[in-house]
Amino acid sequence: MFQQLFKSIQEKVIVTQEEMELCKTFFIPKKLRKKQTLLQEGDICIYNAFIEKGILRSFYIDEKGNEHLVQFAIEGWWITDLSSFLTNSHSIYTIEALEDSELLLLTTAAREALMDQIPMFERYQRLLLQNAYIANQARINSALTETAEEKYINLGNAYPGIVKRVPQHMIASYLGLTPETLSRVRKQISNKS
Amino acid sequence: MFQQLFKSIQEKVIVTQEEMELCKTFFIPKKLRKKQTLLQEGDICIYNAFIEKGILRSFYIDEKGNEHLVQFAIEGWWITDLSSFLTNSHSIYTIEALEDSELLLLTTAAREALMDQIPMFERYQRLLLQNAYIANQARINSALTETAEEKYINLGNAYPGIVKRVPQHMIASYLGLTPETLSRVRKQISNKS
DNA sequence: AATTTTAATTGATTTAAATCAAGAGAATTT
DNA sequence: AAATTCTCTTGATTTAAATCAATTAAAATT
Repeated sequence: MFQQLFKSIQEKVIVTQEEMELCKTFFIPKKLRKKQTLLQEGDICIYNAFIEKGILRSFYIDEKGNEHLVQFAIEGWWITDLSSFLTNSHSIYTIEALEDSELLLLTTAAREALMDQIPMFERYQRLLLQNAYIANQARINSALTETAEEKYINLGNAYPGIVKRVPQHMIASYLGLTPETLSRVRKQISNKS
Repeated sequence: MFQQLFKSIQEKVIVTQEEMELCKTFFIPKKLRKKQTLLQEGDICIYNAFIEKGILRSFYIDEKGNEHLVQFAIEGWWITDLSSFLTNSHSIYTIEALEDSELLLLTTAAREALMDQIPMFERYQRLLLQNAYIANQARINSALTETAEEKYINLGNAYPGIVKRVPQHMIASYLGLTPETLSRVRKQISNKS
């Protein structure tokens, strides 16, 4: 149950065996079946979720009723609505499993206790955030400057696992494209080669 | 010289007077005149810069020769190329002062030493990153889903100080718009009211 | 297996923003 | 103060992607 989490932590910081065992006690294991949700729009996000197995997405519906896919997350990644989680505010996002998934949940209190008791866990969290910051910066650049075709190709190169695993209209939504546009882009690419 | 920095830290964490004094010794004060650069494209970013006074921008030039404004930063904010800073890789960004500015610089080594010696400084850095992550998430949503007009109005509401202080074509670049489009958007808005 | 629902494709048309081009207005520099 | 450079505006045209609409294909449910 904790394989992926331990791997993720040990890739970033050095922790003792005892700390690892202590760490375990803070997490709540949780299974989600496909289409079940971890967070519903309007609720307060009380969990920071680590994914041991499966794949989830977070999305929101805008005033015009359009759905926007904010994030995908697979094994070894974390997912939450950080804004709602940190400030106890009502979330505009829904977080949903796209496949049957196994999660490890951290409440705000458990996360803070863990960071107080194991300073290396705070470092681990900071390092995760640094990587997420860099990835988001890349996504901003992509969204602002790339064509539809470039966005799709670059996403496929960066995260082939996700592109293969997820319905095409969700990829389109993640890239800020309509499903029709993505379908045409794919055709154009396949015609080239 | 350290007013803004101390204010920023004390807003986020609790530190003793001694820690604050210790903290000072890790920073290198630096003044930049307008148009001078902290980082040149191709160089390795060795500083994490806190802005005591002034305003800076980071930008890059793409293959087609177009300039893209990545970030503005004003008093009380940090600026760096985190990717280059953390991995010692050559930066694609240039960081430049838009006004005469006063900075406090942290090298990678100083930053790490500071985080080791003052755990609350690591917490401070994590909290900054959390806020940056949330802000970037909002910018991604904006870039992917908003019209030119919405982008401009929302930026003006979120950061009126920046929009007033900076040439219009830089705002356009930050929003991923051409200067012509932003000029027309502004005209349209002023015609409405 | 048949039916319903969901997903993807394709075509015609519209639209928001980019591009190209020229000129007016500001701000620096000499 | 004149000249140069930089910034913003306005107009005409093009273009990438969205929208609208219909059909086919695939997946899920009964």
